[in-house]
Amino acid sequence: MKKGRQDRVRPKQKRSEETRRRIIEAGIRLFSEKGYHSTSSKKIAREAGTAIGSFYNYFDDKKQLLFEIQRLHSEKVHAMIEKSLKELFENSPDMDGRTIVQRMVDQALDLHSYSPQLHREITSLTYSDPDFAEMGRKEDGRVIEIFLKLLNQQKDSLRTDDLEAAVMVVGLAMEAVVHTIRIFGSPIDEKRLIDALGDMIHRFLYKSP
Amino acid sequence: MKKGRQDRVRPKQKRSEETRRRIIEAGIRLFSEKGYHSTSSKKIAREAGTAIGSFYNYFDDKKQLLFEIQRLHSEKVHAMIEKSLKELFENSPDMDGRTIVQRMVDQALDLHSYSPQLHREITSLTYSDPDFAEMGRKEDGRVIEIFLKLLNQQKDSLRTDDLEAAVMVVGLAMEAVVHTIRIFGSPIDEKRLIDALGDMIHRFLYKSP
Amino acid sequence: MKKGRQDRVRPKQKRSEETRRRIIEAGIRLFSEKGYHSTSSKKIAREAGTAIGSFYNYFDDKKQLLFEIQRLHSEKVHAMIEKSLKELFENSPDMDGRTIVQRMVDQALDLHSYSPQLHREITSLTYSDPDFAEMGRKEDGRVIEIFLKLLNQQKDSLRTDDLEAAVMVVGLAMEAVVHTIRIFGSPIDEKRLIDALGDMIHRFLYKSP
Amino acid sequence: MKKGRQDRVRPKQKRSEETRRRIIEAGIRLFSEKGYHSTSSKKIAREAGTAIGSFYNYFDDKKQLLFEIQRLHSEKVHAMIEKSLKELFENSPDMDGRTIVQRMVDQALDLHSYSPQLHREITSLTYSDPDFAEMGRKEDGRVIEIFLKLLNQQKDSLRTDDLEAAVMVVGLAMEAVVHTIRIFGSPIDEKRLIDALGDMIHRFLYKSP
DNA sequence: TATGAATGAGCATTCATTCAT
DNA sequence: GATGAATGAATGCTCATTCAT
Repeated sequence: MKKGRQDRVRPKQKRSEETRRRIIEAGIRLFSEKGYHSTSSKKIAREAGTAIGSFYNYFDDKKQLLFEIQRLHSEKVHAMIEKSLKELFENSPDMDGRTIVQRMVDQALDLHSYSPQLHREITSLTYSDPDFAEMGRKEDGRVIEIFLKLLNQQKDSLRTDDLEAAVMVVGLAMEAVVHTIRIFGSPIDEKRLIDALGDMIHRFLYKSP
Repeated sequence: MKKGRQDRVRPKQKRSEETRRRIIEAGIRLFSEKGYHSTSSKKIAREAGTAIGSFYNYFDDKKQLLFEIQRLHSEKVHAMIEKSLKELFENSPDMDGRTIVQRMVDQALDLHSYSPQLHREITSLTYSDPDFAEMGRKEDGRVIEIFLKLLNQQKDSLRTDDLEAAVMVVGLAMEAVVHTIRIFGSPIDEKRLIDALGDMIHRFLYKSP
Repeated sequence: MKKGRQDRVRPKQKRSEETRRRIIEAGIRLFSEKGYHSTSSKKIAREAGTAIGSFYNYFDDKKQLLFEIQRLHSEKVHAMIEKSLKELFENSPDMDGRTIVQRMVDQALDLHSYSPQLHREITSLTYSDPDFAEMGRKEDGRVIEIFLKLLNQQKDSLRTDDLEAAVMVVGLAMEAVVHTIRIFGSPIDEKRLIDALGDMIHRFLYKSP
Repeated sequence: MKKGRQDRVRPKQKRSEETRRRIIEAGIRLFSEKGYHSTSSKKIAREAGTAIGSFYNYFDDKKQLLFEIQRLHSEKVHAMIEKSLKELFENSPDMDGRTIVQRMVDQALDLHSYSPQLHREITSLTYSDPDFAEMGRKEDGRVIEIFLKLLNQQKDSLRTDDLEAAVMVVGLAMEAVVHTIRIFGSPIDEKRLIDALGDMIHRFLYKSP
């Protein structure tokens, strides 16, 4: 990815901020609908109602725009996860493990019901572009950290010794199943997949009663 | 995807078969190294040592070539999986569950050590292109069928009621972890991830002793 | 147009003649349906059920094929015109002028009801390709000659002094109206156009009663 | 024909209008000289002194350019016809029919002396391309309308009952003869053809003295 | 004679990016 | 800051034609 160009506009005027925002929104729309590779910067500018020149005033290129979109999106998601999980663990000291796991799975499904198309596109790039791959790994790392911190509060009811590895594996499994449901469509009834996933995670992490 | 074009050459001469093979091999090389979107049909032809016209004698377009590559690859993989799993289950009636699971995980890792770059690229397209998504789902379906058939022979030692859903979830989990290890690189020691994965699957599927 | 290649096959064997015929028929079909420019020699060969190599065994190129098609077609048409007109003039010494003209117009319409699509395509080339233009002029010349010869037998009832020019103008007018009817489709009832054309020609050529 | 693309530039800057004009002029030159099918968009751009990208900034494709050229041309022609015919009919109440007809024929010949090559090319496309055929029919319809309106003013001296059909037939005849003279070259002295055409039309439309 | 694989120039079109206004 | 015309390398693809088998 291009680096080092620092002369992109950091808007300090209202009109400017507005233009930047419109470009980002246009990008989200088009990347979701048409996909990254089928969307040109010109089309984004037109969809945003600006001149193509303005696009390059604010972003180095198409990729950097998607990076920015992903950054914003990921921050939102991150905040949501943190908040939800905190509530989950704090407010429910007496909740049984299976229910906690179910809540987690439900939350993951919720998160992916917001713009699954964009998520799909970014996931694709995660596989094909090293820059996005790196970003994805960082993102995963942050989420795992949250999980770890929270699960540590429940240490007594968990039976895994290598909690870090366990959390990673659980996270990956959840993501894979959620993708199948939200992006590709499950070939069998969703409910069955969700139950199986919940059971698997629960039996793995929690001591049997 | 374009369909129905019947004017592609089905080789009737020796030289022809050779050219087709060379194009496929060039495709594998370039798709792996540079990625699908950065590889043009012209570059493939050059790498194959043929004229661009020859490329279009054999394939409708770039996409169809990757489809063919994936088909060939997937058939090979499929045969390997079937053979390995059969051996695993048949020859080891007294093997304990944890070991069986470990073998399965090892096999999945083995399968992905062959041209992980190509696999990465195809996975990317699975997320961005409906045609590849469909192909991926079919592929998954076939693998799951094999698993199901074999696991059914061990029904007594398994504790899951909805075996189909269980197998799907386990398959997705395995794929996700293997991708992380083989494609993105695990941020922690691979061994730990592999163990955690094995434990999770084992505890999920098998009755506790 | 390429000239001078004399090594094209002049079939002397049955199989050969058959192949040549099949190519010509395939050419007629495709030129009519898809048009000259959208038809490639490869497609013609395939439609004919032969190898592309055979196409070039019999014809220098696509254009020469259409030339041959046009030559055959034009000979057939020519014979038909000659026969019809002869019958018309010989068998009807007492037929009134208006009726004779009407018969001529009807014949012209008849001739164009056979493969108007091919005729359309060739007319197009007559306008865009000098070789076809020349061919068209020669063709016109031959038809006019026939007309002239026959009309000369009726000299007494005609009032035109410059019969040659008159015949040319009448021929062009007929062709133009017939094209409109057969190729483009008349915007008003055909019958009205046909009547007007007949009236015009009759009043022009024949003495008023 | 492709429709609905709205992303072509509608010039808002001076330089833009100039470029568009240069492309149109280059198109006229090349289509006339080399013909539509032998002219590529690249050659047009080069002839216009612009980059190929600019061609596509202003026109969807080659065809749309020729459409635009034809539109401009046809508008000019149309205005000329209307003006000339009006003058002809208004200023000459006492002019005899044969002279009026002669003037009309002369005007038709005049109109075709401007860029007969381009006219030839467009006529060719009228026969091979449905979009151009439609355009041609519309154009013909407009001209016939003018004729009809004006001839109606002379109704008393005309003897045709179905004036609409008569005008169409006359128009087609004129066009055919003019094409022969201007595009293909008359095999006999032009003067003879012109006289014959004039006579034919006159005798058809006007009452005999 | 028949075959059909190979060829590569050429075409239409797109796109990221620049820069003068 | 905003604009949008200009640029031309690059891409996907076609096609007439050749020639070894």
